[in-house]
Amino acid sequence: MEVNCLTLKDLINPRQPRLDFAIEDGENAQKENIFVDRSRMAPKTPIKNEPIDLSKQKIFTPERNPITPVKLVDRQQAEPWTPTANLKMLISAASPDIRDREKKKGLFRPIENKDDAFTDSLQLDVVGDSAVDEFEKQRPSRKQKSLGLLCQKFLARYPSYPLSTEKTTISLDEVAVSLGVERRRIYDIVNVLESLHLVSRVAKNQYGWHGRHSLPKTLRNLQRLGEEQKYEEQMAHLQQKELDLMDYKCGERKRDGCPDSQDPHLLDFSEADCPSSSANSRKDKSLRIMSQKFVMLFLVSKTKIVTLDLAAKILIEESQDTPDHSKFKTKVRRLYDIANVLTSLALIKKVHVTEERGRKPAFKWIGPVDFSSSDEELVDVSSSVLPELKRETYGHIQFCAKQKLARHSSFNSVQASERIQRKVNSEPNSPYRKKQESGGYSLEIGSLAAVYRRKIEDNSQGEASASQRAMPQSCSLDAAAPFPSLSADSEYCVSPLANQVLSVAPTDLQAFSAQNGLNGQGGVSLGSAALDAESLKPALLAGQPLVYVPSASLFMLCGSLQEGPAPGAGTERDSRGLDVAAAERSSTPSVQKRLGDERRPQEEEEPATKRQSRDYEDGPLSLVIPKKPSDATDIASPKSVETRGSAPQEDLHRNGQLFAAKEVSGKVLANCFVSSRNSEIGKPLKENESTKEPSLLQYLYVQSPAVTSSSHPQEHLVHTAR
DNA sequence: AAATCCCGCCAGGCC
DNA sequence: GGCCTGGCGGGATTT
Repeated sequence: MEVNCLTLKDLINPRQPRLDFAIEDGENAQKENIFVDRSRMAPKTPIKNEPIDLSKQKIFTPERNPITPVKLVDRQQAEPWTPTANLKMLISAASPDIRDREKKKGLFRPIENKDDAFTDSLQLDVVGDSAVDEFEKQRPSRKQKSLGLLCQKFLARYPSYPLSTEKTTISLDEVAVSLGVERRRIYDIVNVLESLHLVSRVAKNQYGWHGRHSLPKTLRNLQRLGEEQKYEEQMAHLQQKELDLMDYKCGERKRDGCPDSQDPHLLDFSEADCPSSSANSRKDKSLRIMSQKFVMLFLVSKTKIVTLDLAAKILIEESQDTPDHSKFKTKVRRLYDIANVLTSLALIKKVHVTEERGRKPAFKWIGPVDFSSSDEELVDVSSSVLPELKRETYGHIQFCAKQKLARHSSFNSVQASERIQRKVNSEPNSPYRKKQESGGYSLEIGSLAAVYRRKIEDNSQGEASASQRAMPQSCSLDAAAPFPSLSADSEYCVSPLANQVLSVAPTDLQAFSAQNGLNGQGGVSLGSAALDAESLKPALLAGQPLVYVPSASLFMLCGSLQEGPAPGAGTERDSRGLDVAAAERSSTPSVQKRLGDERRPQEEEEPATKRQSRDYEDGPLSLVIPKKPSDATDIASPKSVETRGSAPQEDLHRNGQLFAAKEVSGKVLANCFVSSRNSEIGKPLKENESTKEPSLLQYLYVQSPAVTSSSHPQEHLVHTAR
């Protein structure tokens, strides 16, 4: 966590300048070359900072090699060191610790960590002080070299919403050099970005930067594909299996004859079902496709929470890989890579799901949810979105999925969900909060401010058009509005990130809360609200850079409603515990929608890398046991209003919310409606609706009274079955 | 100990 | 044959 703060700062400050350059250049961030040069130079020249790097390089990393993709070179270069460097080397040789420190430092710089205040300070020290100091300070730990952080840095170089006129070309080599990493790492990032169409390959070693303009469309398409492929059902099915396993394990008896391990599940699917899959080539396993599939899982999930193992299982099955454990592990590793990038994009955040079995790592979608409403939707998914995916695997996948499902006719998603009880926790829970509250924030805030500035700038430049769309009133969020604007958004979108932000700046939070409260008051009729929302949505999505709404969970829960204005927002977030009912299908998503997910804000807010740790979002989450299906049924009526159209999730949410309200309190209801509306807004429109959702459970996050009180804000998840 | 995931080997493809 | 890509998984770090 601490680390996070640092990283964020770093990213924000230092970079901006650079970023600007890059952006301006249009073609590339090449301007960075400056940096690049530096890095290159560094080895050669004993620039203050450099010395350290050198030491590092030598020993550890090739990455640094600014020079060219060739790794080896760097090391060799190391030679040009300064006496200090040599000294360090010697020292490091003697002490592993020292060695590590140096390494870290080196890595750091190359990467540009200089951005960070942290880094800067270090550098300064270095310059002025002896090498020794340097060691201590810097420690480029693994985190600092993480893909998430690297991705943030990468993203920081380019405008989220580049002007249509400007075409930015990304040179992999240059980026690698400027960021001080191997090209291989850049591939990891670019592949994921490419899967979302943020970039596209234009030539060898060259990628074109598109930014987030088409993200909503891409997501919409992915969602559609996911629905078509019945990922939701597959997830439910797998969950069911797990539950069965657990039960049986607990009972010590095996009823199905399924093996104990998860693998069995995998086996079931993978093997028989999709024979054709064999054909899948390397591409099927590509990060790009995995990324798209992973995103689809979130988009079709009602709860918007996907556990890594579940995702891995589904992906393995599709690819027909053998279910063996090693495959599973490899898949999970890849998913971590993807998740890191997606986290940097602020599309997902790490959480933990606690089940009976224990805690499982999972990710929660915090990106836009309503993109469905946008106009462009119509674009055909297949073509625009993942042609490859579609062509190569889509048909196959669908087929497989159907078969699988068919086999398990017995499978009842609802049941499964019911059975499953999970808690979603942010890792850092208590500790994390502390941090936030403490001084750490200030920094973050500063970074955020910077980010916003940037955003604003960006927006003004390129995005204006997009932002314009944003709704006037309700949508104040749009790009135009920097921080403050956020509050407006709250209604529509809630993002975990928002929480973070809030935490950072109490004042802002208050504002939010106030607004929220308003919203809650509004409690407007769903219908009207919904309408508005719809209109708004597009705008929001499109433009806004940062609309972080207070944590989704909070709003969703309606906690603010209860007690008053969002007052608690700040506190709530911290304390709030979310409970996620078993099935993933919870409603949360609705709330979460975030207007604009801009990478920038995110970046700063959270260093992609470890936001996970931060929990603000999650905070301590308590698990609420899902209610019985019967309860769920109640919901049905409310739902009728909307009908489940393409966005079953939303419906569910509503339902869930309604339900919760009933159970919990009248107030809650009102709020819930509001939130639900927001989330839903876009969806009804969609064409795609998958009617399938039937199975899904719905969970509502409800703030418990206790929570509101402040101490432990807990949100209870109520789940209902449709 | 489990969760993460960095790092870079090495193979497929293309030029 | 060399370079670009990127799958893959050992093993180091963190949690």
